[in-house]
Amino acid sequence: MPVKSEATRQKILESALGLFREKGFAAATMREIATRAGIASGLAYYYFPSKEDMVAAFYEQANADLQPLLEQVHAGHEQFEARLRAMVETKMAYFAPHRNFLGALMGVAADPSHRSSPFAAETAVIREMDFKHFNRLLKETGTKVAADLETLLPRLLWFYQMGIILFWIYDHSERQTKSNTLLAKSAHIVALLLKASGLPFLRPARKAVVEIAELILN
Amino acid sequence: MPVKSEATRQKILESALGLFREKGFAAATMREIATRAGIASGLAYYYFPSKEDMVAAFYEQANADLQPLLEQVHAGHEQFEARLRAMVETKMAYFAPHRNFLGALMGVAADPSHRSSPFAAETAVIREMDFKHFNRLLKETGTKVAADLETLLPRLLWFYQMGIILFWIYDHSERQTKSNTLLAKSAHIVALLLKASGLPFLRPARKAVVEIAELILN
DNA sequence: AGTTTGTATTGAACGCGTTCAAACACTTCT
DNA sequence: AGAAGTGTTTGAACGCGTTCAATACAAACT
Repeated sequence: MPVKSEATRQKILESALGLFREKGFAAATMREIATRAGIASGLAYYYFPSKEDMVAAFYEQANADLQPLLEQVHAGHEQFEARLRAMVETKMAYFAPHRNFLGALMGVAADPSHRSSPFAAETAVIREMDFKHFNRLLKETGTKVAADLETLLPRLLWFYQMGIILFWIYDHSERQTKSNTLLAKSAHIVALLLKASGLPFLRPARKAVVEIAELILN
Repeated sequence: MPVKSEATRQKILESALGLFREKGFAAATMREIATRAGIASGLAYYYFPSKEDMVAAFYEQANADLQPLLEQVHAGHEQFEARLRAMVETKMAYFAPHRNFLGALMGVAADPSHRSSPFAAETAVIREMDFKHFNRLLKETGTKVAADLETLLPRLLWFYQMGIILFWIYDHSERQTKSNTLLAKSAHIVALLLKASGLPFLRPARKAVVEIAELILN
C-alpha cells in the first residue's frame, strides 16, 4: 500500500521545506531534515534522489498552489497590462515567504543543464503550464499581434516574468519597492510595445526582433 | 621572502585550472589538485580561502590576459558596430578552451551575493575595467548619444555582453554558430538603436528606457 | 503455522570541501 | 651557536551529501 509511503514522503518534504525557509538551502542539512521528520538519515534518499530534487518537489507544489490563484487573476482583470502585472505580483506574493531560500537557490538557476533550473528539461511541465497562462492573457484580453510574433510571445513574456522575479529575489530595497516600480514601468512598456508592434513602419524592427527571439528560443 | 610563496601559489593555481578545464569544477577535487601540485591537501587553503576563490583568481588572470587583446581590438576597428562585435568575439575566443568549465560554474553566476559571480562586489575591479573599455568604444568611435543615456550606456553594453556570453556558454549548436549569428544580429540592432535614440520623436521612449535602466543599475 | 517476497527503514561508511593544531624551515636577534 | 620569532607545510579530523548492505515489517502464498 502506497498510503504509508506517501505519508512519509510528505513528512520529509515538509521538514525539508520548513528548514530551507528557516535557514536557507545550504544550511539545512540532510541529517537535520531527517531528525525533524523523525526518520533515519538515509531514508530521504529512498523518496528523493537528492537534496536538490526536494526543490523540484517544491516547484511542483508551488505550481499546483498557484493555479487557482492565477485563475482568479484571469477572472479579475480585463486589460492586458493590469492582468500581466497581477500575474507577476501574484507569484511574488506567493513566493515571498521563501524569498531568501530562492536566493540561495538561484545560484543554480541560470544553468539549464541543472535539474532544478527553471530552464531545465526536468521543469518543462511547469514551464508549459506557465506558457499557457500567458497565452490566455493574450487571448482573453484581446491582444492582437502580428502572426510572426504571436507564436513567440508567450515564451517571451515568460522570459520577461523570469527577469522581473530574478530581480525581485535579489532586490535589497525596503519592502522590495524597486521591484514593484520595475514591474509597473516595464509592464507598461511591454503593453505599449505590443500595441506599436503592428504599425506598418515598424515592420522591419519587428522582423529583426522576431529573428533574434527565434534564434534564442529554438 | 614572498618569492618561494608566490611560486607555490602559481603551482596550485595551474594545477587547479588545469583540472577544472579537464574535468570541470565539481569533478576536480581539492585532494587531486594538491597531488598534482605536489603539496599536502590542506596547503591550498593557505593561499586560497576556498575552492571557489580559485575561480576568482582565474577571472583576474583572464582579465589581465585580455587587456592587450582588447587594446588590439580598439586599434583595429574604427566603427562602433564592428568594434563591439570584435570585443565580444575576442572574449569568447579567449574563454573557448574553458567553455565547459564556465558552464559548470555559471550555476553560481546569477547570484550577486556569491563571491565568484560577475555581479559580486568581489569582482568589481574587473567589472570596472570592462566598463572602461565600453566607454572607450563609445568615445573613440564617435558614438554620440543623449546625456541621460551616456552615463548608463557602458554598463548597459556590459550587460548586453554578459547576456551574449551566457548564451554562448550554453550554446549547444555546432561550433556555436548560433551565438555568432546572435552576436552579429544583436550588435547591429544595438548600433541602430543608438543611432535612433537621438531622434526627437523617440524622446519619450528613450526616457522610459533610461528610467528603467537607472532603476536596475543603481 | 511457517515461509517467501517485496517494500520501507536503518545507520555505518565513503569521498568531498574545509579546518586546525602541530611540525618544519628560514630569518633575526643575543 | 642558540633562542625566538615568523612564515610555510603537513595530515588527521570534522561535518557535509550520498550510498548501500543489512534489517525490520507487512502482505501473500503453502
